[in-house]
Amino acid sequence: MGIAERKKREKKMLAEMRIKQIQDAAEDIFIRKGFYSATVEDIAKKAELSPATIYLYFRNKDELYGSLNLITLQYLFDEIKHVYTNDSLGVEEKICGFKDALYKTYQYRPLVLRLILHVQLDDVLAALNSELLNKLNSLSQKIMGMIAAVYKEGVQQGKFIEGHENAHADIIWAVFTGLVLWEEAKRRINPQKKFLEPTLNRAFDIFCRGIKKE
Amino acid sequence: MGIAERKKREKKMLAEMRIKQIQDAAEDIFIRKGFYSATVEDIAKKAELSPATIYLYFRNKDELYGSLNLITLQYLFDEIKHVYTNDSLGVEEKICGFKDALYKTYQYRPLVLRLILHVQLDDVLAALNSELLNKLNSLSQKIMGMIAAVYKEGVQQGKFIEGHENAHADIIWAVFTGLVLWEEAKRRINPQKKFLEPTLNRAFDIFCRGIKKE
Amino acid sequence: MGIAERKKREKKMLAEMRIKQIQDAAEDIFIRKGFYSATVEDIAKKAELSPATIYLYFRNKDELYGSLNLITLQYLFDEIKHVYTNDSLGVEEKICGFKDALYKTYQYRPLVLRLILHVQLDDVLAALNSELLNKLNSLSQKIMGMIAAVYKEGVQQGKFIEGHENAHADIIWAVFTGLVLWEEAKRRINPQKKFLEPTLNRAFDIFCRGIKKE
Amino acid sequence: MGIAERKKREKKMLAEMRIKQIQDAAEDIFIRKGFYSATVEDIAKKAELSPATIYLYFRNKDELYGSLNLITLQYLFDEIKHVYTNDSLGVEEKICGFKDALYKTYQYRPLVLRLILHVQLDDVLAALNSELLNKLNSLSQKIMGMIAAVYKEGVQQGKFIEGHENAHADIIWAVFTGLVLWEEAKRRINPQKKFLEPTLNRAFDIFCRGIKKE
DNA sequence: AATGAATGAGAATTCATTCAT
DNA sequence: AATGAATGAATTCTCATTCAT
Repeated sequence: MGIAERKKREKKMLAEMRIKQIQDAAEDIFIRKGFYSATVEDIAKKAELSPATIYLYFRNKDELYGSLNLITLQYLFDEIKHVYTNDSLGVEEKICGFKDALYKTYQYRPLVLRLILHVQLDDVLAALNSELLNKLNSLSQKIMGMIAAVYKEGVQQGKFIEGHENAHADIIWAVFTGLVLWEEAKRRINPQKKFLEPTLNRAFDIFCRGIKKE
Repeated sequence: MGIAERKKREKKMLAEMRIKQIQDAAEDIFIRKGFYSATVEDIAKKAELSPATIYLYFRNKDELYGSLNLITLQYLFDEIKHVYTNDSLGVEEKICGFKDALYKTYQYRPLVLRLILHVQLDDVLAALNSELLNKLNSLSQKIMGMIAAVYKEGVQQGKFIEGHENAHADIIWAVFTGLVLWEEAKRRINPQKKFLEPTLNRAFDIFCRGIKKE
Repeated sequence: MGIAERKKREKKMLAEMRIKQIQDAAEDIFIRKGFYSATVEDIAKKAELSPATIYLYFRNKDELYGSLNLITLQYLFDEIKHVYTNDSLGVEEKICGFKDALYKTYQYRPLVLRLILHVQLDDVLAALNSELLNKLNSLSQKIMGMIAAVYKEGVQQGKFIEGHENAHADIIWAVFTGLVLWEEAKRRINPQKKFLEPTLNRAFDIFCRGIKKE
Repeated sequence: MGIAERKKREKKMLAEMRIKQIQDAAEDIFIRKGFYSATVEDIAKKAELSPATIYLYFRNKDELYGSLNLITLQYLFDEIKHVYTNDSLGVEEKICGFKDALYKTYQYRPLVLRLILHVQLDDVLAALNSELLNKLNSLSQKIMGMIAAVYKEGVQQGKFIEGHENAHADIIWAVFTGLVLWEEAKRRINPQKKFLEPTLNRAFDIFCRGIKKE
């Protein structure tokens, strides 16, 4: 409870704020321009800092980019886990809950979710700090694992049609990312329309109907 | 049918060959390296030409990239249309046929289909020659239109559950692209496994079950 | 003797000229500013080219720098060898001839010789293309080997005092480089005076007197 | 002898300690990395201070570098003077003593002696605080002056061969620096071998034989 | 006195694109 | 038609240096 300690805490918070400030700017720029077209200077300008300052907080552009993915994946992980561990939900409700978790994540950081898709497309993160890369992979696997586990449970309860649980986790993930991608692409052409939510609900309705046994 | 005419025809054919030669090289390089990391020199080397030559046939890098998408979309359009106009198929079979058309396109140019996804993600093509852009958009809309039309027909026949036909066309497209994307991403980490086809079939099975009325 | 062949030869010569043009500029700039302070832009400006052009002929700054050393060492090697293989010279005359070879090299590329000293001081070349590095080391060893061989011969003929021949080669090299270094340093302060030649002659006189047996 | 005065004295001592602390760190870093590759942050880290602190004691990086040379030159000056003023030594013994003084300096600050050579090669110190530069030049001249004076004395005593005394001082200096340079360079390639001392002794033996009259 | 944080000023390098031949 | 050569315009990243606290 000393003054020094308080000051130390304040300083730490300040640094965290700066990191967040940079990440927020980066998120915006990366999404609007894509990884390669976004320049560090763009990001710096948006963050109202000098480019050099960014390098105080992130080793390089790749790592800044990677850190954004981590944030979102972590958020998604938390949401998915929240559904997964809720014992009051049946398997069907959990599938539905996963959809909501995905959508909520998308709403919370609508732009960043696309980053994950970017990662899937590009080799951007190949050169990443391996610690960060490991975290990303590990989170990703855990998320898919939870989805798969619920599907398996549904099969065991005789509620879902048989089939390899991992494949179904893949399908859930694919439906979601595919739709986000597609709706965003359409929105770029016709910005007014926002059909993601109803279409997503419809897609999961169909999916749930489709996997129901009998 | 004069000599001049023959020469003209020959010249045209030669030019077309050269264009194809460049596009083939570009396809390979773009896919392996991504749009930004691929250099015109890379492509030229692969095509066994000089970079300058590429500029004789394509206004710039963007346009070369755009032209590749056109090829694939055109191929897909033809395949989809073939299913669409086959009067011997029922609506369910047509949905299934669309899936096959998508998959066939993907197999024919496995790499290039990803380009379409790229287009959805990046603003790369914003600066495109608008004629090309129009063609791309037009093809895309026609493809989606045919898929939607079949869904609508299914609803009218009382076979599919009600709902906006466009949304269902979107879902079909999203399921397909989402899975391709995801399976490719997984393959990059674990190259041996190829789960796309069975997972895709499973996904469309579920989709068909899910949209079936009753 | 075809036209194509002639053109090819001419093209090759042109490229060689360009390389020389860049090296000449680089030599001047590197010497005046040192490796780190010299910028590629400086060199380009001096060569009346754009910086990018330099990278057409040299992989990077290090390699350009390394190539300069190679040139000089090669020149020195040729001169030393010329003396070494001249059977009409006695060992004392050869020692004297080595001095002249060193001095001639210094006069031929007065600036570049200092580069060798630079290499001795800095770790600049650590990252060099290993092929180039090997060539540099190999040449250097051959030069020292010839000097040592002559000393050994002198000892065997009973003309020079006993001692390890390599040490004496080192001393010869050290006297020469030490004096070049020192005289150049003095010249920078007092540009008019050029005492290198007489001082060098005196130093080798003393050296020759000093190693003479009896 | 008031309290204020004592405090002032203490403060001064503290500052001197800090300066030494910085110089020690700088010496190590400069030598290991060279002037340009060494960063102020490197030095600060080694000194367990912040970069900003260094600027409290040294105007800039150049000046810190210059101050290191001054230390060594001063040390060398003292050693040389010690030999020079020792009336019990004959001229030959003094020459030998100079060599020892040089070697001792080199051993005392093995790394720093190379700094002097750096100065000779680079224009680094051109921008130096002229007071510091004057001190460096002045010391350097005094050192050379003492060496030259001994040679002159030897000539007057009929012990050394005739010749301009300054040239001989130059030669002595050159032999020494040349050998240090060369042996260090060799050591970088083959770290085990330490041939400096015997080779240096041999070189001065030869030199002394060579200047002996008759 | 000490420093954490910030930055301006470069530096090397890359690459799409042009153009004379 | 084809290209070798050249370059302008970026872009990432570094680092000496400053300054408020």
